[in-house]
Amino acid sequence: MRRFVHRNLLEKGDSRIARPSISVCGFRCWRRAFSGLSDDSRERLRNGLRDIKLDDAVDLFGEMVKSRPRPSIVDFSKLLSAIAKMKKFDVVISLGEKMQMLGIPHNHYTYSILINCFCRRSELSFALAILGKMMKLGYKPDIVTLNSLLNGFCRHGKRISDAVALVDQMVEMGYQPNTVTFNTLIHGLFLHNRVSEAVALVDRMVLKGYQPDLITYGAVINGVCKRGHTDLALNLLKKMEADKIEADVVIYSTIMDGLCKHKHVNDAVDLFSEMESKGIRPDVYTYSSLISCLCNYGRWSDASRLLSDMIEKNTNPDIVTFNALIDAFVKEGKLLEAEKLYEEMIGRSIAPNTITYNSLINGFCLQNRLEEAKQMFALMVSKDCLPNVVTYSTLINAFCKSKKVEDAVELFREMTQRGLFGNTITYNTLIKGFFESGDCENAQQVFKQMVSGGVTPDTMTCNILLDGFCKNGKLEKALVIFKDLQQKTEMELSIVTYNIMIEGMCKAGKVEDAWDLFNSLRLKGVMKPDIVTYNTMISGFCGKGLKEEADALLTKMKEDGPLPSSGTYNTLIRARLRDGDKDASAELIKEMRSRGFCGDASTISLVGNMFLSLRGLVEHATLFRLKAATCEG
DNA sequence: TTTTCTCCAT
Repeated sequence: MRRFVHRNLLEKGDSRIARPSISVCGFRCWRRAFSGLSDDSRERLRNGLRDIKLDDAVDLFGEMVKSRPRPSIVDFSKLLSAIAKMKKFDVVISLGEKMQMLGIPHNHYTYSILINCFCRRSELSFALAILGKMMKLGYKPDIVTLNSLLNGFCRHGKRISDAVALVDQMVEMGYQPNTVTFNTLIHGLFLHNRVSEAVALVDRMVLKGYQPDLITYGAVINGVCKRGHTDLALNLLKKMEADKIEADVVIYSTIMDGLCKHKHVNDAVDLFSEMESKGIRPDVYTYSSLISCLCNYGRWSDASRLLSDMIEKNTNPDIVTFNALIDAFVKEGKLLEAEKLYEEMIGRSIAPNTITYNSLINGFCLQNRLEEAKQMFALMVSKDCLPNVVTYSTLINAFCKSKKVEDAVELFREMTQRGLFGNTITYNTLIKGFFESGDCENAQQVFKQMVSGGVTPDTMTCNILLDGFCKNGKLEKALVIFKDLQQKTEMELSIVTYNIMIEGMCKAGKVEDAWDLFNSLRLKGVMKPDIVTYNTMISGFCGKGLKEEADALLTKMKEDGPLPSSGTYNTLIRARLRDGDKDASAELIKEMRSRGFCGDASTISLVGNMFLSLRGLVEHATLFRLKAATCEG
């Protein structure tokens, strides 16, 4: 029915299972192998396998399979259930398969557990196969089995509507949905980004007389926080209080994390105090999340205070805490501090992992210290820490940025040899690298490889292709792709894509085409030109000497477009300066200054050049004012 | 004996 999933683990188990039956083990082993279970194992099963480790559970399975008489199927189902609780679904599936092979018949519960495991692994078809099998054997699925199956439909890529339908079918068939049914579906709707339906289902649940529980709230709060609706999450927290459901540390941590990630850092800190005042103890997640957030906002002293607080209160920082700190330091360019933390974590016997090394490698890359980045990579490998696709993508990106595409390609090859597959980000990086080194041929080649390798191009890929062709003087090629994108694909184009094309057209001297595209945006009404669109178009007009059109666009911006930026004014001013139109320049500079912007480097140098070339002539005064005006601030 | 769920890092 199915491949063995966790082969190495199972083989490990197998060798230990096989050991007692080998005759060199002698009588005792033989006796142990074919007599009943050891007292220890009996005791374990009796107390419900509490706190059993995975290895011991697999050992126990081996013992149970060998013992005579065999333990009851109830004992097997307890064991499978215990392993399922560790979320080792693949192990459960392997063991279930093993039972099948050894002729140990499954029952309603073991089938149900297997269905659950397949569903949790999003392998709905296998779950359905088991359901068919169990029904053929006369076992009628109960609400628990159906809830598991519902979860399977929810986790499947495209069967959420079937999940919704399944609940109706369940009712038609006389099953009574329960809170778990609702919770599962609510979570499923969130998984598919159907936020409003998920929230509405909570209300429907209440209407039907079901009380949302901690799990319902957990799912909803997590769902809305991840999407930035933190105000809604805070309301839900109040609602929980009103419903007399006590929020736990996880609920609080979830909301705090959501607040932090969506720029409400102070609210998160407040909630932290509120939680503590309610006697709920923050755990390592709470601290790590908050520390990481504070670091990201540059609030180093707050972060370090929290770290001390954490240690003082005997919550040990774990690898995630350290990784968060290291990454934050790296992004600040504080590599020395990051390395100090690296030493400290080793001192605390926390082994750095791939993420730790990825951050450190990224640190060197950000400073363009590629040799040291590679040394760190070597160190990582020497410590048996496996590089992953992020490690390689980081390095590939760094090499591309310093125009060493060949080295980047070499890294890509090495990655593939390690059995790692490039993802969309890896390919995007490499394609961009080739374009930036002017190699359209290879850029296209890599793109082809990406598609044939089954890696889905995203909006970024398209933008890189269009921009790459435009910037390498191949506007025609870009246009062909652009048309295809609009007509043949369902790729969601953003304003960025249009900006690239407008810029490409302008740079190729086709300002009229660019202007048509600009207008079609508004006519179609689907996309609103942003500040970049306007600035690009204005720059295009200026480049062609179409000053009136450029001015008209500035006026339009002031009427109903995005607010003109420093770039808008600088572009217009430079165009006037190049024409020697000092009065118009002065006028624009005045306006720019009144809006709080000032001249950028290239505008200032233009003014300076004019000043020098006209020295001794009559217009000193105006120019001097210009220079003063652009350079101030 | 079986089911749902939620918190931190590249």
